[in-house]
Amino acid sequence: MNPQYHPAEIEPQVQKKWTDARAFNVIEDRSKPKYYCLSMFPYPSGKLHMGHVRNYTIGDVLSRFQRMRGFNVLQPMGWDAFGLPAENAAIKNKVAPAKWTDDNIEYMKQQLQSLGFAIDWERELTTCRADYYKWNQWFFLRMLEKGLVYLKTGTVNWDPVDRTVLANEQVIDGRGWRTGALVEKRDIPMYYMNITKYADELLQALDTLPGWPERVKTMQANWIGKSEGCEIHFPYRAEHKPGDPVLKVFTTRADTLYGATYVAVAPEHPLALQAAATNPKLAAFIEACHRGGVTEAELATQEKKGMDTGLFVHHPLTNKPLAVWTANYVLMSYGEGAMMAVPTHDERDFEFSTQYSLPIRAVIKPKDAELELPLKAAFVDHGICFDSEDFNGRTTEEAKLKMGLVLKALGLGEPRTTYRLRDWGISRQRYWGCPVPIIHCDWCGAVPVPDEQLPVKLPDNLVPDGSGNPLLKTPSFLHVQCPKCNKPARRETDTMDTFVDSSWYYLRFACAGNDQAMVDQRVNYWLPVDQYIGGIEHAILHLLYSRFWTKVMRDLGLLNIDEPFAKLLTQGMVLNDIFSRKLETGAIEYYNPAEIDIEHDEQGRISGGKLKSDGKIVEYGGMGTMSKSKMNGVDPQAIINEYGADTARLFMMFTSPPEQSLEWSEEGVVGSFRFLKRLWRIAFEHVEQGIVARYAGGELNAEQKALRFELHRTLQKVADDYGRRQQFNTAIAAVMELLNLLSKLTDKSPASRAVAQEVLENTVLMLSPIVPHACEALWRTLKPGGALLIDVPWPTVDQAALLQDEIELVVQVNGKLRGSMTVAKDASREAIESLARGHPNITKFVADQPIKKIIVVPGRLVNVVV
RNA sequence: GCGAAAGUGGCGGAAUUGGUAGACGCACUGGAUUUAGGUUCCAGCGCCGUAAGGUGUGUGGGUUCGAGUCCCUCCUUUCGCACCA
Repeated sequence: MNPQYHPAEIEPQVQKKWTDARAFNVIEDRSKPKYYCLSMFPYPSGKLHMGHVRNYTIGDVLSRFQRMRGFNVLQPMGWDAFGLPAENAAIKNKVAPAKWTDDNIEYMKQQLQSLGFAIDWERELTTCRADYYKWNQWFFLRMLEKGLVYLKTGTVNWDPVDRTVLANEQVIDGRGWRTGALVEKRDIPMYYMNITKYADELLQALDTLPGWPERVKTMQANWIGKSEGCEIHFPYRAEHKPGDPVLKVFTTRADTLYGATYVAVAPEHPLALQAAATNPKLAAFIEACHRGGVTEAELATQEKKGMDTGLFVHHPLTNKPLAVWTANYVLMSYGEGAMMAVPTHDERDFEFSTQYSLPIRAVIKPKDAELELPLKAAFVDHGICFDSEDFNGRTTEEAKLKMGLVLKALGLGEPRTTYRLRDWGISRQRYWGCPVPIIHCDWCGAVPVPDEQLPVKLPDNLVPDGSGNPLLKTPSFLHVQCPKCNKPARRETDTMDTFVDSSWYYLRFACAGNDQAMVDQRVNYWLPVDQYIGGIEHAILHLLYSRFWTKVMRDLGLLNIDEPFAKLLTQGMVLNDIFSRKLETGAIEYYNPAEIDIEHDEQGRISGGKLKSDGKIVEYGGMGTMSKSKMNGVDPQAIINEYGADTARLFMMFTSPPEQSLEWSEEGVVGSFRFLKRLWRIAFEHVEQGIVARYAGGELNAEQKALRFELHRTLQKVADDYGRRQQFNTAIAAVMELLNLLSKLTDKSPASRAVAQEVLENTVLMLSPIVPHACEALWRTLKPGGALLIDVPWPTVDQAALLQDEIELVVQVNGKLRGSMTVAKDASREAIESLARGHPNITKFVADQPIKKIIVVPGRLVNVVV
C-alpha cells in the first residue's frame, strides 16, 4: 500500500475496473427490488458546472447506497440537447448548432466519467437526435387525434427591428437584446397542449406524493390555482331576454355583487376592440398596452392604467347600467378576460377607482362591527352583507352559495370552478428544436404528417443569424406535397418547446434501443422513478409538464402508472463570491474570485479586494449563483485535476445539506482533501502492522467497548441519513467523529487491533457511496482478494454493541442548565427525582425556594421548577 | 405585483418528535515535531466577565416547566412567474 493518498493514480484504475466489469449496466431482474435513480439530465452547454457536479453526486450517492442495500439500481444519463444557447453560439461562432452540441456532449461525457458516477451509459439518449424526437412527433399526432392538441392564437414578444420572436430571456428592460428595439406584443397562431383538462387530477394527485417536498407541492397547487367561484353575466341591454349578448365575468366573491360599480375588460377583449373601432383615443390606449413584454411579473408590476370604453352593461340583479372600462392589469388569459370591479372590497379595484374617481359602494361589514366610512382601504375580509336586498344579513359564505343559485335561476350565471393554470403553448418560432409534424395545404388546411413519414427530420447543417428561423429560408425543408391531395404545400417551420423533450425522457431510458415504439413493457418494470433529483428552479414547470405527460400516456394505454416520480429531492444552488468594478463608461465588469486578492475586515468578513493584475480595488457583492454573467463560476475540471474526483464529491456532500444553497469555498475543498489523506494514513498505519480479522466476539475493555458503541451508533445514523433523511453532511460528520475516536485508540493489543479493523472496514463501506474510488482502493488493502466493494452488502448493526448500563441526564433549574448526573439506564422516575434533589448544583440554585414540581424527560433531562 | 422558502459564532453548518444551542469542518490563536511537496500532532476558540455568573439562534411580541424549533408582527435574502433550461 502506498503510504500517500494519490487520487490521480487510484481513480482511473478503479474506474477501469468498473468499466471492465460492466458494473453499472442493468437489465430487468425480478429477483431483486428495483431502484430507479434519476438526476435531471443536463443541457450540453459546454462543460460541467458545479451545479451538475452536485446534482449527479447526490444521485450517485443514493444509487450506490441502494445497490449496497440489495436493489437492482438503474442510473441513466442523457442530454437535453435542443434549445436557445446552441442558436446563440451559432450566431456568435458561425457554427451549426448540431456540431456545437455534439462537441459539448463529447467533452461533458468525459467529465462525467472522470467523476466516477455509476451510470448505465448503454442507455444514453440525446433529444436532438431523430431516434428520440421522432416520438415527440408521433405522440403529438396521437394527442392531436384525441383533441388534446389544438391551434389557438398566443401572445409573443416581437422585435420589430430583427422581425423575430424573442424569448422572455432575450427581452432586457423591455428591449430586444441584440437590437435594443422596444419590444411589442404580437398575436400568432400556436399549438397548445390541453393541460387544463388534467388540472383537477394534477391537483388532487399531489396528495398521492408523500415523497415530494411540501413546498414543491404547495407551489404546484398554487400554480394550478383552483378557485371555486361564480360566473356572472352582465347583460348588454337593459331589456335583456335569454339568448341576448352578455359580458361574462368570473369572481370568487359573488357575495359582493351589489358592490360592483363598473366592469373592466382586458385590452384584447372583443368589447374593448369593438369600442376602439370608433374611438381613436381608446385605440391608442390599447395600442400602448401592446408595448412591453409578456411576462406575468412585468404585467403585474407595471403602473395600473385604464380607460373608459364608453360602453355600458347592466347589473344582473338591479339592472343599473355599469360603465365598461378596459385596464392593462386584466388578463385575457384568466377567467373570461373580464372582471366586475368592487372597489370597497378588493384592494386593486380600490386603488383603480381612487385613481380614476370611479363610484364606490360598500356592501360587506365585519361580523361584529360597523364598517367605518368613508373607507381608507378596501375591506377584503369575509363578513356580513348589507345594502344587498335579499342578501342582507347573510354571511359571505352563505351569500356566495345563494348568489350562485339565484343567478342560475335567472339564467345570468352559475357556480363555476376556474383554474389559474393555462394550456401549454408548445410552438416556438425557432430552428433548433423538434419540428412540429404538420403540413399546411391551401386546399386541405393543416394536415398531420402521416406516421410512416416520421420522423420529420430537422436539417442539421443550418447556421442561424439572429434574424428569424432559418427553416423559413430552406426550400428543401419547406416545400412538400400535401399528404392528402398531393398538391404543393408548405411544411410547418415552428419547432416544439424543449419542455416537450424533457417531459418524457425518463420513460425512454427504460426502453433504450427500441426503434419500433415510444415505450415498451420495460417501462412498467422501471417506472415510476424511485428518486428524482434536480434543481428547485424546476419545481413548477418541468415537473408539472412531466406529470401531465405521464397521465396522457397512461390514458392512451402506453403506461400503467399515474405519477412519474415517487420521490423528489430538490437541490439548492451553488453560490460563490461576486466581485465587480464600475467602469468609466458606467458599465459593470465582473471578475472571477480567483483573480482577486481578497481583503477581510477585523471580524473576518470579506470587505473587498484588489484585482491581482492591476492592484486596483474591486467591490465585494456578496454571494450569488455561479454564472457566466457574474464571472464567478469555478470549473469542476480544475478541482478534479488538482484534488481528484473524490475530494470534489466529498466537498459537495459535506459542505451543505442537499436542499440548501451551497457556498463555494476553496478552503473547504482543501479540508475535504485533508480528511481523505487522514483516512488514508490511518488505514495505512493499521495495515502496516499486518492484516487482522475484524472483531468477532470476546472480552473488551471500556475504551474498546466505547469505540464499538460509537461504530454501531454511527452505522445506524449513516444509514438513516442516506436512506430516510437524505442529509449527507451529517453522515460525513458522524464518520469523522468515529475516525477521531479511532485515532485515540493507541494500544496494539489483539483486541484493539480487531476492533480497529472492524471500524476501518465499516468506515470504508459507509463512505464508499460518497468517495467510491478511495474506498475501493482501501477495501483492497483491508481485505485483499475479495469482491469489488460495490458488490459488498451494506453492513448490519450489532445491537449488542449498543447496550449501555448507565446514561447521563442533564439537570436544570427553571429550564436553565445547572449540571448533569449519571444514572442507571432503567432508573425509576422517583429515583431520578430524589437524585436530582440531592444534586449539589440543584441545592445551590434552589436555595430556600419551594420546589413547585420536577419534570423528568426520560433519557434526556430533569427540570426542577421553583 | 403574486406564489414559495430561508435567516444560528469570523465562515459553512449541527441540534431528526418542544428538552444540554454551536456537533463536524474551515479560518484563527498558542505549543510541540518536521523543515518542505499544499506537513502532522496537542490545546484553545459565541459574546461580556479575572471569576462566580450573565447573555445569546434576523426584529418585536406571545404560548410553555422549557422555544433555534410552535403562533403573530415586521425586516432581509433567495427561487419561480408559463419562450433560459
